[in-house]
Amino acid sequence: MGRPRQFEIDAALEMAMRVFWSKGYEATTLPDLLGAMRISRGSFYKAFHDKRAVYLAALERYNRTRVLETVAMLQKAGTDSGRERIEALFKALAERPDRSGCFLCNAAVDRAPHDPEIEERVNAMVQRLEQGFRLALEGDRPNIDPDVLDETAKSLVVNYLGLQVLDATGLNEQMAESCRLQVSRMLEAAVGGGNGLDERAGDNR
Amino acid sequence: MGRPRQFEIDAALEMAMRVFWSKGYEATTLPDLLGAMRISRGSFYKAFHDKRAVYLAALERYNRTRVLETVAMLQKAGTDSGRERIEALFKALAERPDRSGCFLCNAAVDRAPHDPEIEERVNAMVQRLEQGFRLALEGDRPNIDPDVLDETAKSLVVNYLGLQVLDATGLNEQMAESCRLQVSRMLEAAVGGGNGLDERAGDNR
DNA sequence: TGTGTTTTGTACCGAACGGTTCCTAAAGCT
DNA sequence: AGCTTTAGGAACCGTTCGGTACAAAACACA
Repeated sequence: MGRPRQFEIDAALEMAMRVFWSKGYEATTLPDLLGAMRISRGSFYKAFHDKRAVYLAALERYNRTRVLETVAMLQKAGTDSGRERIEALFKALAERPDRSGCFLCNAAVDRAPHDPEIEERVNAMVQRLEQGFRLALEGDRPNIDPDVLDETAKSLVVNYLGLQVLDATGLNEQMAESCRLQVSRMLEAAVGGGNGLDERAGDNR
Repeated sequence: MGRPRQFEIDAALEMAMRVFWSKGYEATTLPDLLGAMRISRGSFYKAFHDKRAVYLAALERYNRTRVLETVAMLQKAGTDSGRERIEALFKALAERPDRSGCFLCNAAVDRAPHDPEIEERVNAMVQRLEQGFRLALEGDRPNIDPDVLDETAKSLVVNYLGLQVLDATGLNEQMAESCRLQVSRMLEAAVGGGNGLDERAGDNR
């Protein structure tokens, strides 16, 4: 029925997300979006309602294609331990080639304070990330003290976001290694060695 | 020598800074600034060159009145230890009443990637903060291993910035306490001299 | 082939943008 | 006084903003 859509919503959304990601919400103009999405104004307003709706959809896409992927990576059972997967994540942060930062982090800083709906989704993503850390830690040590588990997972989130900010400033490289070592120490205290063995009695219960 | 200026540059800059702080650079319009600074367009362009120059001046003011104050607080000798001052800083972050976030952090995320001059000043401020942590730690333990000192100071910066991001999302409250405990552990390992704040040392609650 | 439906591209909208230039009144100086 | 500098307001610049209206185009189904 009717003329079929001549572009793919997902592909267009991916491009829109990248523009918002690199320029921020306010600095991104409609022509910026149209150029990146390779559609015209008419198609834009037909497929999405307005600029803000595209931003929300882009945020949702970031959640689906980036955050949930990360969470899945953190909790996927395999030959490696949860601690190793967490350390791998922070290592990847340290060795990132570009300086793209993190769309979630950008949204948190420049949109969340002014848009409750965005704040809500940002919070949900942050908590999903925390849950990823939590599951990875719990996988290594099922009988971990719930308070230690909670603190460690939350602290990992704080470190994760802090590194994302520094990535945007170009200081990531010199900071990430130090942060990585401290994270490693924190993990050692929380779940012990990478093999998951509990070598220190009374340490974590 | 002509008519004297009828407004105070510093006071106007303070107001401008608050507007940029809360709305971001792009979202702040000239009328926004004029209203907050309580000056007219004519005076604006006479005293400052343009919007960007005001932003830079506001950033400089943030450095002078906020960052340097914090650094001075961290390193001021007194009855308390450097560790106590660091913990007090993180405690203050946790108990912040508003959700204003951090202008430095905002600048890092939404301006630094697009303005080399801003990036440079943001980096300088971050490094000044790191230096503040470093001096506080060194004051407590002059013979501290330089590598440990460096790592700890950098990691404190990462935690500091991460908490600022979470403040913008409203998740600060539940995260800050966990982060504070982990920071306390990190400080215990780096300089010792715990004041009993780390209740879990050798005990599990 | 004709009809109905949906998408498409584009011309266009009013409003607001950052920035500039006037100009007059006001306030210091010698 | 007379000179000089600034203040502050208004009008205005060209541009760009997000958003809309509409007719041509492309399909599905009859």
